[in-house]
Amino acid sequence: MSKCEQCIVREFSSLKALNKDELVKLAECKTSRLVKKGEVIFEEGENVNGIFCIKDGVCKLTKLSPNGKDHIVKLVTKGELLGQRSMISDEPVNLTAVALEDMQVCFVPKNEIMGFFDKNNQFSMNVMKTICGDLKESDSQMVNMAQKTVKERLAETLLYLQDTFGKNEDETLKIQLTRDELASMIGTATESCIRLLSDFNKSGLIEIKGKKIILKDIPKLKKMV
Amino acid sequence: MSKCEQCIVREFSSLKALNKDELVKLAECKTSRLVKKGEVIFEEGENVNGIFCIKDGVCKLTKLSPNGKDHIVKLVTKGELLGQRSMISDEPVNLTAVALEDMQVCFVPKNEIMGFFDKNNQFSMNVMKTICGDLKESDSQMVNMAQKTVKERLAETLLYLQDTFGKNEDETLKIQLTRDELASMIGTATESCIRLLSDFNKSGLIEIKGKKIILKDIPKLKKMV
DNA sequence: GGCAGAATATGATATATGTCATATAAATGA
DNA sequence: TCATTTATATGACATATATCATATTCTGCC
Repeated sequence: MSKCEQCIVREFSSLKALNKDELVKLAECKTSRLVKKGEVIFEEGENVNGIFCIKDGVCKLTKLSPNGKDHIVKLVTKGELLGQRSMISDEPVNLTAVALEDMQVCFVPKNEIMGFFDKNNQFSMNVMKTICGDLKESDSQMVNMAQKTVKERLAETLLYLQDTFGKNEDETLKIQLTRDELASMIGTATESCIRLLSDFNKSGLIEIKGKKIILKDIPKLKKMV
Repeated sequence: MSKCEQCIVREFSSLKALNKDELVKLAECKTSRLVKKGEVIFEEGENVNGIFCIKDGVCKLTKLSPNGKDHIVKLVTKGELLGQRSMISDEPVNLTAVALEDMQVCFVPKNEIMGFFDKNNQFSMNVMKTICGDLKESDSQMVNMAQKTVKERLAETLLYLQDTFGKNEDETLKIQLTRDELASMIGTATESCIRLLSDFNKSGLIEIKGKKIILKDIPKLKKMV
């Protein structure tokens, strides 16, 4: 069992507030797990009873809409925690987590984390701030979905993907989403998404290399948003 | 200056976790204020530096979209707190608060509240849970905006308004929103909202009495959502 | 009481987006 | 390697929704 003390990604999450003793305790009770691309980490409605710490990889958090379509609410990556809201609310998770690439995740049971809450003020403040950031972001996304056109949302999402996950040496977006996933992030039909990507390609905003996408004219993309 | 100890609405918010001493301190540093219908309590981008406790009345929290339209993110009523996210994140508020009716609100400066955070675990847990509830709700709304039709959103919103704010003796919705506000809650054009209300009226789902609305067929409205 | 401005209502039309059909390309697995 | 499935692409069309124009009704106010 690897030590949490030496885990670098810990520095990027609320866990950075934990001291040596707490980290030792953490390492003792955590379990590690490899998650294959496409595998489900947890599903909407499930009782998770703890949080996941993402050591490597990216996953999507989706919510099933009554119309039967999944909507991607958020992408979560290395260094971030999963399941905090559910744990604090003491409710089942409201989102499904699915790996977009092979992942390494650690699971820490609820009672351990709740102990830190009581004793380590900085830790609970960090968690709070993270959740507050999520709330702000979610409110903003809600307004985007309600008020922006699909075209605007697509431009915005492409910029977000490059900003957050970067690009490969050949300039293509590092994170690899299917057209279907991209559509379910911006809240539109897959065909509409593909069509708009074609338009963007024709008008020189992006370049499509098979499934890969290169952002060619970032200033124009930004102006669209 | 009225005493917080005797304030009933306190029982409905995170503040219920405060003990007598804390309530006395609270009463000493709070300021009360009457807010007229239509008046702005705070505006997006402002530094509020504290929280508001709503003693009476209802307000809307809106966010300005780049297209120039306001979107109503949430309605907040008697007993609830305003500005918690901003205070914890230590950021300007991301939403604008405007009174929908005459209101009574109390303002408590940030440093006072932050003191309670450190010393009263139950209080900070309450605040956390509230924010977690807001996040869950916001994620759900985001998916609604992205995946549901305007008609479905209208039906859902009407049911929500009756559930949350109740009805008058003549069965009309207690909370009085303009068509414009209703439209900006469901994320559509005012004309579309009015048109759909007319449709709902014609098909017997609701009854329109001037500006007032009566829900006539709740089971059918529920089935639409 | 009557007038100005706002809110509500409705029609005509444009546009964005969804849906269905089908083709092609890519990935997967026996 | 080939066959089968899955992802991407595009056309044709239907539909939801926005926009613009114009009544009509309501409301506050002098």
